[in-house]
Amino acid sequence: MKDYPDKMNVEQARAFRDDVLNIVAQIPKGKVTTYGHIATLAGWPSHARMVGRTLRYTPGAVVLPCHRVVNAVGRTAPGWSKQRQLLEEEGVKFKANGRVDMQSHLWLY
DNA sequence: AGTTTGACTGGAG
DNA sequence: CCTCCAGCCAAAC
Repeated sequence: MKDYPDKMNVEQARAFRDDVLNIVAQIPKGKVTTYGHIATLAGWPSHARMVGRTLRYTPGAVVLPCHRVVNAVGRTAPGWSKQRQLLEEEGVKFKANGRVDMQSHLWLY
């Protein structure tokens, strides 16, 4: 009896995607959260990469505050320089090394 | 059907 | 603080 699922079927994949988008929509302005945290909230702790893929390839994710999602160390998404600008516009501070100041902006549901 | 690819993560050096 | 690496897993090749 496994206590946590290890393989997704089609319905679970759809539910996972919907959960991810729903969670991202709830991130408060001026806050950020991580891919891993979203994956955990969705019930699939080891699927941080899939959260990233979902936000990257799902049309419609662009209307969500997906710029408020950064990796575990506060790094912004590669190839998306505008993300930092969008965050700074809503008051998120970056450290000298280019990472988000997680200590003051990390949001955990 | 086997291999490569990441909007990831945590640990090592 | 940085880079490198193994583990990760669905999707794309």
